Amino acid sequence: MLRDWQSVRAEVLRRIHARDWKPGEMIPNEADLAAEFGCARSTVNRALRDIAQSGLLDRRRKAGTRVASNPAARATLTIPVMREEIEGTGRKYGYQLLSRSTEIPPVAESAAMQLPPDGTLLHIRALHLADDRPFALENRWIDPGVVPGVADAHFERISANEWLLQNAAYTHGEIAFSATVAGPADAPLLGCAAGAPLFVTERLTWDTTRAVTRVRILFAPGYQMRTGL
Amino acid sequence: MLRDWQSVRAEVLRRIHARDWKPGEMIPNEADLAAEFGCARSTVNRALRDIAQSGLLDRRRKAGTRVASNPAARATLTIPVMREEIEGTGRKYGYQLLSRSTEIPPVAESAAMQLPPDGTLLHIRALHLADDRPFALENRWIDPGVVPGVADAHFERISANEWLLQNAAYTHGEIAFSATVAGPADAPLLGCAAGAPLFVTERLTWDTTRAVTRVRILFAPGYQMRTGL
DNA sequence: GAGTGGTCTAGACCACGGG
DNA sequence: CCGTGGTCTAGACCACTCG
Repeated sequence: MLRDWQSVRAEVLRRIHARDWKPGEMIPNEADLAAEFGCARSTVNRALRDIAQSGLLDRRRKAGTRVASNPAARATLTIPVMREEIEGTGRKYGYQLLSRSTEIPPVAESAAMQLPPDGTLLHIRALHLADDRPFALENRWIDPGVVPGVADAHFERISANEWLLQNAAYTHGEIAFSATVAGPADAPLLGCAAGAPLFVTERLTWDTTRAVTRVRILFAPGYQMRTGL
Repeated sequence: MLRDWQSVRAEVLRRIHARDWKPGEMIPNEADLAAEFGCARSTVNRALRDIAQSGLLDRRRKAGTRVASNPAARATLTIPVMREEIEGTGRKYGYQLLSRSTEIPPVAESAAMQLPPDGTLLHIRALHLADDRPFALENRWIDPGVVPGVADAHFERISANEWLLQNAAYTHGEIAFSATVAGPADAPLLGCAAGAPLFVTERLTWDTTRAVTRVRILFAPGYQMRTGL
């Protein structure tokens, strides 16, 4: 008698794990499982939906539920505000504004943000520090037309990262991770040698149909982004 | 009259977005919202649970539901089998086994896998190709004691990646992303210059309490991992 | 057409944890 | 203590899609 959906999930996972139900194979439908487990169908539904979300099950109306044959691993990355990322590991957070100006961005930026190539954006460069040592170098473009009030924010004490979270809304975004080398301009800021390998994140956030901000962050050497699987 | 949980979710998101409910603020309880929306409480529950999972709401029994003040962005990464990642972008997948042997691993590996430092593991090195060009270099250690049958797998035609998915079970794992530079040994295999920046993933998977495999993958220069936000 | 998952409902009980 | 979210139930209708 399995009483709650987490028990059902555990039992289903056990059967998949034990190869009772093999990859690619169909599993019984919800009604049958509910009867077997002695619970309501909605409880089984909740459990199976949860497993399907993790990628281990493939569910389709009428076609039924089958065990995924090549389950792609799914990992949920939590990307906190940089202050919290640093303080969360017990280190002291520091912040330093490098520059703030209104400029015409490189075409790569305006294109990505779907803006005319001759418009101006707010350009912020800042350094985040952990225990007074360089941690990450932020290079950000903000569309002031989409973020009211940003013209009055000077970003000297509070990072654009946090200010935007409090003051700007966004509906969705994209993020990319890659690797690059420290250039001669960036290396001294990050306290590393030119040519050192750097982990990079690039984010682009949207408010419905308009790009809010685009940011590229270079992390000091040794940075790792980790998560469970 | 909001009839389904997705409409409820949309309306709640709209109110958060419109700052009707500000960051850190409490929102009405489920029963009240259900009454207002003209639907059952469970429908509201489903919607709010979904939003909470994305990090925008913070829910606690008795304390109620409040809008997150510093919502950490959450992104779900889908990490497919390498073959599917390459074929999914319309390129031809290629695979080449570089070496396969039984060795005593470096202590870093045995320690991470929580194994005695004098035990042996199966060591696989392989190259994944996209359109006949180097795509990623895989360096993997497998515990044959945890994966029955792995001693008979030669991995000449099928990658360890795929073989393990079909033949080995795992319950959980960890994954880390970072950056490194191409060493003199790896550079020619990846078709790049020594010193080129490489994106790296390191994965460690477990079957309950025993480490199954540890793999480090170096991606050829230019690789990006992207996802929605 | 018919079987399957997706969802809604109304009511109920319970666990947690703030006050 | 007691309000709030977490969950279960039984039944119902519906949408999708396979055959």
